[in-house]
Amino acid sequence: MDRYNFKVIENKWQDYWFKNKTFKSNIDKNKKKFYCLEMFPYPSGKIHMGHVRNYTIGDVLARYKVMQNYNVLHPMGWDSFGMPAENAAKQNNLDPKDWTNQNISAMKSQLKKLGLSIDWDREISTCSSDYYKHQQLFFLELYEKGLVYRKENYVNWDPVDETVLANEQVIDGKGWRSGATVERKKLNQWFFNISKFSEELLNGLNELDEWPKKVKTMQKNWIGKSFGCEIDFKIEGNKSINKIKCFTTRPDTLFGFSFLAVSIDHPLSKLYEKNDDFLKFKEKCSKSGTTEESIAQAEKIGFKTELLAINPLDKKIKVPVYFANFVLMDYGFGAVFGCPAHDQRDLDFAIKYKLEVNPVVKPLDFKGKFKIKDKAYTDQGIIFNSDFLNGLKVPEESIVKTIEILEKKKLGKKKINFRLKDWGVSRQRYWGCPIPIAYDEKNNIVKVPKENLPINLPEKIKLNTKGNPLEHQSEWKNITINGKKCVRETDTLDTFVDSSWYFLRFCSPQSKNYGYNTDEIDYWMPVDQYIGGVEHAILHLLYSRFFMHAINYKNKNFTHKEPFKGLFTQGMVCHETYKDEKNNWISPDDIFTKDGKNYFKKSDQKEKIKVGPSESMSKSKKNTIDPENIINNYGADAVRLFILSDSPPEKDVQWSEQGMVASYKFLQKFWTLHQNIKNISSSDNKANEVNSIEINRFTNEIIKKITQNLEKFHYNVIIANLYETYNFLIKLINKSLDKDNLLKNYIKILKIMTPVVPHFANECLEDLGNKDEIFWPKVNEQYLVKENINIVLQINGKKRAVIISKKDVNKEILINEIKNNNTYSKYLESKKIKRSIYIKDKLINLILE
RNA sequence: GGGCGAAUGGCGGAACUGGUAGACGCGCACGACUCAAAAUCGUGUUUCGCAAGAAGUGAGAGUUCGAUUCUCUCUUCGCCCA
Repeated sequence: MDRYNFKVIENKWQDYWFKNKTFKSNIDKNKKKFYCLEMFPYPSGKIHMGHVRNYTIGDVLARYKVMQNYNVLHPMGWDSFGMPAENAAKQNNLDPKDWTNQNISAMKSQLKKLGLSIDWDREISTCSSDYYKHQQLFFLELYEKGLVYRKENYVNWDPVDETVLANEQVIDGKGWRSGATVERKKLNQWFFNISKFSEELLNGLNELDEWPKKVKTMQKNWIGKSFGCEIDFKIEGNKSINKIKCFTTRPDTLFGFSFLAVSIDHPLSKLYEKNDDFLKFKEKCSKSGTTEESIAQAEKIGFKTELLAINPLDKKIKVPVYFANFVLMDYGFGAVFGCPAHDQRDLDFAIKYKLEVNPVVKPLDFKGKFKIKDKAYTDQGIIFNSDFLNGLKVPEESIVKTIEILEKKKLGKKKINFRLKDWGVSRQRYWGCPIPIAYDEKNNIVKVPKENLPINLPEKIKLNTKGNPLEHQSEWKNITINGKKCVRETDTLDTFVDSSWYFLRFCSPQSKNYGYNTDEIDYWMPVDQYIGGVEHAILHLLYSRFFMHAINYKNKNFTHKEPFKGLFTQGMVCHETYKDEKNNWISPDDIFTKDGKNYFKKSDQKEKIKVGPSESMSKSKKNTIDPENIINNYGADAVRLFILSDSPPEKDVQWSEQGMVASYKFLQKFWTLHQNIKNISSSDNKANEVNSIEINRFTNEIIKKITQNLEKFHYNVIIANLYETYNFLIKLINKSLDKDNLLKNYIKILKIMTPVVPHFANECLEDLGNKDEIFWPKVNEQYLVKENINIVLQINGKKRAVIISKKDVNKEILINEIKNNNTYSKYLESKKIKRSIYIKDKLINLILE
């Protein structure tokens, strides 16, 4: 008997699908649509196991939906702008475009080898001007709608990569790629007005009931709506300033006010522009990053001014005004009032500068004198030491009541504040989408006329320049618009912009004049199921949601707001880590073991290897496994089977060579089984009725189970179900059988295998003469009925025996049966039955006296 | 510090709305085939116990006839925010 030759068979089916355009999708209004989308990859050159997992999960779903007669859109493309191409090009003296396109074709062939059900006719690449020209048009439209603006702003500056970093690209005060300490720098930047939609983006989350709760919570925190109050503080000490506006979420602690702190970027700082001490202080502050995290971790320092702030509730109280490094200009008004007793940050500051600490909230049941030492009191309690606020309960009434009082006295105003900041999209980089803006000789903003789009990136240019290479492209840079001499904007767009609308482009990738075609997006959008890594839970998903809102804004023809109806976030692929005696990371390919305990280096057999914990695969730790090798050795179906089998898809999975081998063997065994089933000689129906009933029941049970598990994304359980199926069939094969009935069921089983192992199952189906379109089998409930069932016998809640009984048996009859049967009656210990609980066809619990 | 989530054999993990805990896979043990090994096939595998039996889902309590599942407290770990 032939072994299963995956190389030949997988090739055969991949060619077949490709040539026949099996997965090509067109609008068909008679069918229900299903838009299945996985996050598109960055073309780094090779796919990694994370891609394998992501795209296998998506492919199983897409194939399942096709079989359920949905009209499925399952596209793929490339997130192909970004820094790695530029860096690689610099290092190897290549053109980023060539580097990127080579990577794309390499990765595409790898993806094809996985046997994915992708409509390749819809392939897009964000670095192609066919794509980004539409993005430039979107930019201009958003600019016209007032959703894009330019402002001078402090940015995280990476001095090594010479680029601006987003907050999340700053980790522990260092650039995420270069590792250089991040500096603060003031630059003119383009911003998307995402904060305009704060409220809508927050409320929109409530409707996304097919999103993981976790992701919604993360976005909610990121948007960070807070309820509070703005208060004007009168200022003494300098005639040119008479008040400072603060935002606070705790107006109820106003009587504990002992200093006022403003950001170093606050307009007030203009008064100190010539003060050397202040400038030194400012310099010191600029050495830490601008992220909230780095500010929270940095030592709290302040610069004391000669100004005094007056407590609006008690004009006798006058406190010093400080510049402080922990106050951010873009949160609230860049000024806060300090109440050290009830805010740890304020307390740290007060202790350092020996300021007063006046508690105004104490625990409800506290008696005696309430004192604060080195820990601020932030729990609930009751207001005291606060004149007319005394006795208010914190927080349920104190905040609202205080705001009411402040509003009545015209001292403050209720205010909602959001943490979400506008999205800075300018990047000082070559390899990105050019911004369709220029500046005239007076530095006024000039839009590039729409008919002049696209603005193509200049090709084959010198990249090893200081700063942005585009600045050195004078021919490209200097243009004339409406007869006026202008200079192009040389910044390019953040690559998150590219990925904020690609799901629209997939609906109409050929649309020439505009980024999408309304009829087509109206049919396909929203994405029914979006699948990707949880690391994009906040930014990419929030930006995509924003982009939809932004297109929708003042646009009657665009009715969509939320891009992703369903979201699934898969876990990472992990592998053990290895280090040699010198603590260098060692690749799993370079180690071997004889006893499974002691590991040695292959290249130097005496070198002992330390086995470290399993961590997500990364090049830096050298614990990656190359999917291409694995596919070549075991075949795509076996890889798909394994990557789904060991853990639930939302959790991390541990890569295991042994598990991989087991999946491979499973297909080999199943192939043998398939041959055996094919070769069974027909036999008489009647003699095998019992076996037939069993087969019918099992088949329908397993269809039911697998269907349910598919719907719930319990893909690991589906694999277990397939093993169960094999175990069932292999035991059955030696019994006397009705072949026709067996085949009828076996074909259904092969059909439900196709989403997971498409090449294998299609081959087996074809081998049995099944060439028609394959539909998902329906469960025939009548076969699920069992005549004899197991009823658990519990005595006092403890399991004692399993009774085999007829279905639908009556409680009294069952109890009688127990009493009259020695095997069961012994548990009764001739005691009286006080109470009995009967769950029909499942369990009987007898409580004895 | 706050929020969310998790904890089940040697390991990865199953268990529908509370109803036979440990499906399925790995590993391990024994057996068959073999001169032998690999491969393959078969049997077993929560712990203690020869057995009958008992204990058992991070720890402790509670609700219930019955809790891996629900409630409370605690421990540890993970993620996000600070």
